[in-house]
Amino acid sequence: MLSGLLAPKELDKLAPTLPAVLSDALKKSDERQAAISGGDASLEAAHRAHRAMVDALGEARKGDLQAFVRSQLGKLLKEFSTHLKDAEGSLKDIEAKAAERALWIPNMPHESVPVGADASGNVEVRRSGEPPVYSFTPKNHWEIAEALGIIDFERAAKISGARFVANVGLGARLERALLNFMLDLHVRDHGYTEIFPPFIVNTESMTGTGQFPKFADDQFKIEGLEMHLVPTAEVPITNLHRDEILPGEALPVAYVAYSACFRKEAGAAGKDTRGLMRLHQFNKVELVNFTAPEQSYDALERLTASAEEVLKRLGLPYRVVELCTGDLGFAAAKTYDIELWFPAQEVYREVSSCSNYEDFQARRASIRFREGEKVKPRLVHTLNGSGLAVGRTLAAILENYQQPDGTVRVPEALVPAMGVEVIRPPGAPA
RNA sequence: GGAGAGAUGGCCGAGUGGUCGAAGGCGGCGGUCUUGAAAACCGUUAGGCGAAAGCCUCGGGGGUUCGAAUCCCUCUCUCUCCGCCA
Repeated sequence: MLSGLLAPKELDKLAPTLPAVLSDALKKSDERQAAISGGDASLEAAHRAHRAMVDALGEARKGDLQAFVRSQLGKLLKEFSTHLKDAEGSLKDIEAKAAERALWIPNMPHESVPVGADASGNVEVRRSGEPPVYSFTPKNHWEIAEALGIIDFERAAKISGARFVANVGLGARLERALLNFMLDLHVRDHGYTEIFPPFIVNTESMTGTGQFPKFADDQFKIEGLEMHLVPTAEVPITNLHRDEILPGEALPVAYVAYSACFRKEAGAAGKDTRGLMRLHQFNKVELVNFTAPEQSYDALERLTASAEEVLKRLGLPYRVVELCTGDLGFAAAKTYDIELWFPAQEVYREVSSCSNYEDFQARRASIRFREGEKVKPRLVHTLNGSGLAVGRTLAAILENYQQPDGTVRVPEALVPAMGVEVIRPPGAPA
């Protein structure tokens, strides 16, 4: 893994966008190449010479040479191979350091991405559904959930801490219904293959998708082990094909996976402290694609549409926003955020982030494909997007489907799984 | 958790210090033969860097040696037996 990070051509391409220190180092890739395989003084030439001598000694080993000659040759070779190993060693060190640094270089935005400094530069692409009009003041989802007794914030804080919740009764059932609804939709109607992944992954996987090393502080690590709770199913699913060469005809590969997601939310102190918007543990259904480079932008549109379809069928108002360069994530080349309408605060909030990573993750995780017999393997493009975050979707349902009497209507698509059409407070007549 | 055995090319499998990037088989691809196919026979069939020559890679890392797939250490993973367990 990671060897591809050093591909000189790619690094040269990146050089102009990098800090001076790095780009200087990269400009020397020609010199580096020359030192390795250039002329008579190169490392390869030394290997060649060494091997020839070793072979010659081996040839002579059984007899004809005088012991004296052999011992002299042996001494010379000893010295030679010591120097050779030193040279190899320093090259390895240098390359390891370069690879280490390369892990901190973000992806480059696609040329279609709007330029902007921060979230204010994002561009709304489309809207679907109308925000409902209320004859009363709509409540926040946590107020509704508490009144209905379907989410227990206090006891969750007791048993785990802040930013944890426990769903109760129809609240638990709604979580499960949503989850199944999303998975079924993507499997049946969108042709995805369902994966149920591990929720704990190793450090290589975290590095492969780009969480490490830069975002290590936001991940839960298992004490004493190089293992981490997944922040999203993207990590185990994308790494499914780490260090693999996929047959060209297998592409595009499309996986959908449920996982619990664990995030420290370090640096989010004070933000979204109430409700379901920002938790240390939440449920999410994730869509992941592996495609040929030529297909990845079409795939991004399809993937985003698949995620949107969930909201359409649930009758929730949303908009799609294209992130500008300043708001784009570390690993993404292009991202569409899908934002749900939350009537109590009268804002759109993110419920899905659909990104094309191009070959950023493929390079880190060494995920390639081969189109024909004699063709060299090429890096795939990877994409993923939430399809969707379950907790936030549940929150949006509570707010958008709330009624004056405090009850919440169940979206039609979920009625079969819920077994009721309306969620009522405990003890209320049906 | 304890005891032991392993990890070799797409797969199976030989190789226990020297010319081995690696026998043989299977599978794949190409060809001969055939009306066509099968069988048989011949050839071919890993990855990285490189324009090429070539160099590197036998799970990962380190060591011994003039020389390591082969010996030593370590890590990871797999299997068998015991223990434990949903």
